[in-house]
Amino acid sequence: MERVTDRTGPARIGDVARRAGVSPATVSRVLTGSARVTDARRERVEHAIAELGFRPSSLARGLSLGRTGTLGVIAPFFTHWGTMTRLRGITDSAAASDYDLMIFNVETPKQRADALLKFARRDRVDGLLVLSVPLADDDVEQLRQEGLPVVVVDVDRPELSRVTIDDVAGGRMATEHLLERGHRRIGFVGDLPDSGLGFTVSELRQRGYRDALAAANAPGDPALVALGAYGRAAARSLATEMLAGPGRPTAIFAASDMQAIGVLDAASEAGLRVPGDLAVVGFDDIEIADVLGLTTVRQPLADVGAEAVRLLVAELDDGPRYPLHIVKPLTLIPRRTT
Amino acid sequence: MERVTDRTGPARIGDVARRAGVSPATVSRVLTGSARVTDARRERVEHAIAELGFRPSSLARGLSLGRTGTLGVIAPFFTHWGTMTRLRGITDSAAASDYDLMIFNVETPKQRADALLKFARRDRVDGLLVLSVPLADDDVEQLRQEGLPVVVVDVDRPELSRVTIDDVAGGRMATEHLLERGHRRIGFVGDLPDSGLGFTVSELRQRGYRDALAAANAPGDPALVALGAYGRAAARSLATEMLAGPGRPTAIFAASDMQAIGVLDAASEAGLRVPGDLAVVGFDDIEIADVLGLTTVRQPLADVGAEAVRLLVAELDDGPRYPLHIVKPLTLIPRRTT
DNA sequence: TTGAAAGCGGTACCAG
DNA sequence: CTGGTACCGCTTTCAA
Repeated sequence: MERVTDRTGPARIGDVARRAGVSPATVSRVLTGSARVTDARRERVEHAIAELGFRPSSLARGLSLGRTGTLGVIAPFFTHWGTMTRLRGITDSAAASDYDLMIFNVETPKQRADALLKFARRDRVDGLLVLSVPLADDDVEQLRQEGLPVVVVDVDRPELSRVTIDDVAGGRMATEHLLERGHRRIGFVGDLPDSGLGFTVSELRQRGYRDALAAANAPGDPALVALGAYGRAAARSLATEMLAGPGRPTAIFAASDMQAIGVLDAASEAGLRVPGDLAVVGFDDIEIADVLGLTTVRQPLADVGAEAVRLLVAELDDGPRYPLHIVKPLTLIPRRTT
Repeated sequence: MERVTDRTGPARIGDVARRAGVSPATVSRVLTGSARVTDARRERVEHAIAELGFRPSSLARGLSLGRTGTLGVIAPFFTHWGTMTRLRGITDSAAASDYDLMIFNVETPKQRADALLKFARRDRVDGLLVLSVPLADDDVEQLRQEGLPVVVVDVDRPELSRVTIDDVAGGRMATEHLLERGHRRIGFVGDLPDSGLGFTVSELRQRGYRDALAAANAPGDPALVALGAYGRAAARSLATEMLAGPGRPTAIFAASDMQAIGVLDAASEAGLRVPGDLAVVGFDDIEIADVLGLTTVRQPLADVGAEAVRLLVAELDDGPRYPLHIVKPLTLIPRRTT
């Protein structure tokens, strides 16, 4: 009497329906909870589902529903330490939300173009998270046309929902901390505005630095501002030069912890004691900062990522809303370098 | 005369077909290159595709083809620093291969179960990469039943294709380096074999450590082996204890750089100079290792990730093959801590 | 070589 | 409340 449909492969909705003695439509209703089903039938269906180990094909469901159940993340996640930490917040938050995560690493202009072209599409993802990747007007327009909900992090695009920190305020905090310590000649080491993908946080932090100096009537010597490529090595040589020049600073604020480490390298190389001869403040509070005792401005990276996902999911679930802007707080962490 | 099909949304294959004056089937053939199409028609189709900015829906294509065009990665990417670097190799390699990447972060047993249950399925991904997540017999069996090609990294499963390093040899290298430096009482700080998810590399590295000691007729004092949770803090307290005991070691080999940093913490706390009073060797060569001048065993992390993708894609494209095992070479990087 | 049509595995509308 | 059925968008026989 055993009639087995010995099709290999996973069970489909029809198999469940047959097993439960109902129509596929009813199984679907049980699956989606979209309509009422008598308890008896529902139970039979659930039983059949369990017996068969049935899980609906996300592909088929996606095609039918016109959604993928996937969130896309575009991020330069290896060059910037912080992105990795934000990613933790993102994965945790996404896991709690039933969306899968598709990740696109962007480190070159080509990858960036690729990502926007073939990844930022409605048939691939339901929504997009963009971390630390500058968006041109064209890009934003394309996203709008695609009708793809987007939340950006670390990107200055007021027309999009975003979660940020106040980089200007952070730069101010760092600089004020140094001013309070009695420093007047304070240097800044940061990124060139135009470095390839054109990250902008360094500029904002620099603005905070300038603001704080101006507010304290401290001299804003151009020789004390050095910009170069992102990274430890570049910061090291910039700082070396700055420290060798006449009227060298007694303190340096670096646009990121990695750059602050480069500054520390330079100080150690120049035989300067820290913080005695040179005080140093970084930004981000990466893991190494604690190891090295680096004073820095901590930003809640994981939290920012998690918040971005919540924003995106809310928009996906509840429909579009005005661009929201959430600003997460910063904390100055004083350590041994000041 | 303008007749616009003003459907909103992206163009579908039918739109292209109409525009080019051919059937959808022909467009599909041009798309897939599956069959011959006259040059004239092909050109018209390609033109139409370009004009409409058409890109086939991956969902529909996937459903029809029975494949998703996606590779899944299951990894504990935040607890294990190295995973992040491997991920870079993975994303780069995947980008070159036309597969998308879906990433699942696994840090708790629950996440692990989730990942295997709802992620390791043919209708979600075409192939699976598993990094540093131990697989039980049941898991492997389930994957086999699911017919899902799998490549593992940092996981000891001879029945699956994998890319690894020789952890035992690495442990031996580190220990021999210390022996060559004249050390005899060499401690080991590593992970408990049974720590939740049960990573095993620490055990292997420990085995190399024991082998090297034995080969050199050095004493294998059980008091010099301390196992605990993974991470800096745990390593710190283990090392503190070990250094406080009688007959303390003159050198310690830690199963990972993060743990080595914990050992350095302990040394500094105990007022021991490094390498004078205590030499330290780590494993992995993470970024901080260079900053701190930590001697360590470097493994080609990004390379391992890239290789794993290549293996998986080859299996996907060319059909199943015997479980392949690729071993990547290690290098000892001597720095200031020895 | 080409077009028509039957799936792929679900969902949701329409009758009943 | 339930079943039948027309899609979702693409690929791939099957005939012509």
